[in-house]
Amino acid sequence: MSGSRLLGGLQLAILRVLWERGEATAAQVHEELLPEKRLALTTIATMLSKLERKGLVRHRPEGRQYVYRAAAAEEEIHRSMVAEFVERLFPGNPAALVNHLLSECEIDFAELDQLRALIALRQELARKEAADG
Amino acid sequence: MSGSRLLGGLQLAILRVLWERGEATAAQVHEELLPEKRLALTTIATMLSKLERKGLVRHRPEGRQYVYRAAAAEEEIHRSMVAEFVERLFPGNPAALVNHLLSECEIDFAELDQLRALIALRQELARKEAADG
DNA sequence: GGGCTAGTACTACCTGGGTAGTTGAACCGG
DNA sequence: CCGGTTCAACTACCCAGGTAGTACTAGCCC
Repeated sequence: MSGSRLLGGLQLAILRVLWERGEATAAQVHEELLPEKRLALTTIATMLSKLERKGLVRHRPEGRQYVYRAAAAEEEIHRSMVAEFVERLFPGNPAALVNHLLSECEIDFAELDQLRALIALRQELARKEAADG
Repeated sequence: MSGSRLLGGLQLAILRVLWERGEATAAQVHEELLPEKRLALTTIATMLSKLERKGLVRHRPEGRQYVYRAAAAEEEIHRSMVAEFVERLFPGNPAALVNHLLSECEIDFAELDQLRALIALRQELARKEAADG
C-alpha cells in the first residue's frame, strides 16, 4: 500500500473510458479523449503502460494490438482517492468536506433532495445500530 | 488566476500550522509537525520557500529569523482544491462526491443532523431564487 | 577578535504525472 | 519479396512535491 493515491487528471480520464467501455485499445481511448484533451496517441499509450505498472489496468493482445481494461473497480479508486483527499485537506473530518461542498458548490434542487434522503437513511441505520448494540 | 492546483500533504500541513497560529518561524512549524511527520528542519524551510515562490505564504524578517504567515486564506485554498478534485474525479458533478462521502464515510449522528439542516437551508435559498428570478 | 551557534539559502536527488519523439517489429498490399 | 503502415516499446524531458545535506552568514560568548 504505497501512499499518494491521488491519480492525475489524465490517468482518471483514461480509466473512465475503460470503465465506461469495458475494454478499449490505446487508439480508441485516444480518440475518445480527443475533444477533451488534445494529446498525442503515444501519450495515451505511455499512460496506459504506467497505469499497468501500477496494477490499475491490464491488457490482452488481440491481433497486433493491445486491448486494455481496468483492473481496479471505479468504486475502489473513488474510495481510496476520496480518503486520501479528505486526509490531506480535512484530516479526520469528512463531514467538513460535505459541508464545504454543500456551501460552495452548485448542487441543484433535485440532487439536494436525494442527498437529504440519503442522510435520513444513514441516520436510520445509525439509530438501529445504536439500538441493537 | 493563482494556478493553485492540488497541494501536497506536507504543504497543507504547513499551511494549517500558519492558519492556526497566524505566524510562525520555520522552527516553530517544524516543532509543531514533529509528532505528525518526522522531518528535518531544512525540509520544512525548503517547503516554506517553495510555498513562498507560489505566493501562498510570505515572510518578514525578525531579528535573524524569518516569521512566516499564510498569504492565502484557508477558505480560498479549500475552494480551489475541492474544485480541482471534483473536476478530476467526478467531473461536473459535486453531488456525486457528497453522495460518496455520505455512503462511505463515518459521519456521526450529530454531524448528519447539521448537514441535513444545511441542505434544508440551501433548498430554501434555491427556492427563493427560483421565485425571485 | 575567534570560534560556536542558529538560521536561511543553495543544491541535489528521488518520485510520479504528463508529454511526446524515435525505434523497431509485425503485417498488408502489390 | 519489398516498401509503407500500424502498433507497442523505449527513451527523454519538464515540472512539482518531498526530502535533506551542505554552504554561508549574522550574531553571541569568552
